[in-house]
Amino acid sequence: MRRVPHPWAAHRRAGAFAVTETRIQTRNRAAIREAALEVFSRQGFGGATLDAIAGEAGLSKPNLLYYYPSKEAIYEDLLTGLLATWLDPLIALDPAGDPVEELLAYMRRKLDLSRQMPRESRLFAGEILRGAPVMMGHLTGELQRLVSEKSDLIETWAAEGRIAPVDGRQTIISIWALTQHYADFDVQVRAVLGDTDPFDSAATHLDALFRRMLSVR
Amino acid sequence: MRRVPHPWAAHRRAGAFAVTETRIQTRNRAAIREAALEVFSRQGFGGATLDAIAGEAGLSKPNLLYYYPSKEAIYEDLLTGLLATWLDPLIALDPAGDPVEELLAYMRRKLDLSRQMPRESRLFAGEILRGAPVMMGHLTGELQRLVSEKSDLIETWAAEGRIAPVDGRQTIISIWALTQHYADFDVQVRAVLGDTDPFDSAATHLDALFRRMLSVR
DNA sequence: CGTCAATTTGACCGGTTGGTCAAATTGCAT
DNA sequence: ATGCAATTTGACCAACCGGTCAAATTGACG
Repeated sequence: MRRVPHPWAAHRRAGAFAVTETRIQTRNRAAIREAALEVFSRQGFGGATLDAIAGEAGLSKPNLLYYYPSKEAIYEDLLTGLLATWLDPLIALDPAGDPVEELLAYMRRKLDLSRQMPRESRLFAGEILRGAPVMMGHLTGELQRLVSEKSDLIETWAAEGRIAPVDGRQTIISIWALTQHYADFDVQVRAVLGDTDPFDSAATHLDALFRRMLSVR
Repeated sequence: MRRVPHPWAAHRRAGAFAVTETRIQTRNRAAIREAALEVFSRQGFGGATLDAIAGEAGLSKPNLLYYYPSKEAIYEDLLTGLLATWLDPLIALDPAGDPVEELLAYMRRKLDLSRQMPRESRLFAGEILRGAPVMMGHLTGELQRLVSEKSDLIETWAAEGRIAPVDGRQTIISIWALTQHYADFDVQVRAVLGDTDPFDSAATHLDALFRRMLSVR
């Protein structure tokens, strides 16, 4: 019998009562997620070590494993916990809004994510690069449905002549590619652009690009 | 004293004579590069193991290390050996050609690379994702110079009114982002697109996108 | 204060990793 | 066929990996 209940086994002792998190648990779990994001996003899953994450979080390795059962569990918790944040901008694409402005706003929201959450972007990128061993289910599930719905909307706009004729799915993919690139390939972009802030000039450039691509003439 | 000269120490015994490669060396080195490409591109540098590469190449691990001094050496040899292939399409951007058609042709060459060499694309992507520990010198050297030259050309075209006014560097970055995405995020693209061949519909879509972006009206 | 649960730690474990080495085997030129 | 260099291998190693465990320490609450 286990005499030391680990926090990650919380559901085991839940019973009829709500499982409340200790202040310490809240603090340390947050520190671990922050540290894991830092390490996983730069080293990839394979290159990351529990020692590195524990060190970054200011904990000992056994202490880390008191809060998460395994390296995989931390990685999965990070990814699934961030998924909603990553999908929100697309969900916000509004059928009632002006088509061109809606798509431009979506692009800007995605570019803001790249600017403000580059590590999260690289974490996702690394996962997809390796063939999405953890996220595959989400890709063929929620993501596929969401993209299907929104690309239908885009193509409706196109059919109504309110934007140029485009492939809805390809349009969404283009927005992903063009915005994520500035986070995922950060060092390359900066090497090529020199001193200028990549995101400022990217915002101007992408604004013009999508306006030209989408506007009816 | 070393009594068994390893092939990778070739320069040590070169002296005044040209160093010729054995048939066996040529075959095994090629097999190792092929295997390493397979493993590194999927597992990343950190996740890859010498055993996995050796197994994929059909060699024993010590035999592998007879041809390369270390894991890092294989990785670096792969990257630097592939760099020229990756830069060639941009080098081929011709000042004498028609501006829009030249840029479209560059985009198509890059998309073809993504289609035909997705593992190489993912290898580069993984390296850049981790902050380019190996390639940083090339990024701030050859790449920066090449991009500088070609973006000047693009902006000359723009100033002459032969294409729409664009930021040369940002235009090149957009071409990279939009084409590499189909190789690097392959599984996501396929999850979203379903059965249709991503590259066929991408070619059509990107052709229209860049035509609209670049053409003067 | 006491006490019990929550938290933290050092010591440890079996497996894997990158890499070495001496010896065995093979290929090749004479 | 023989002799030497090129190639291959099994056995091995120290370091590191993810993870465990019992014991020690700390925090919360009456």
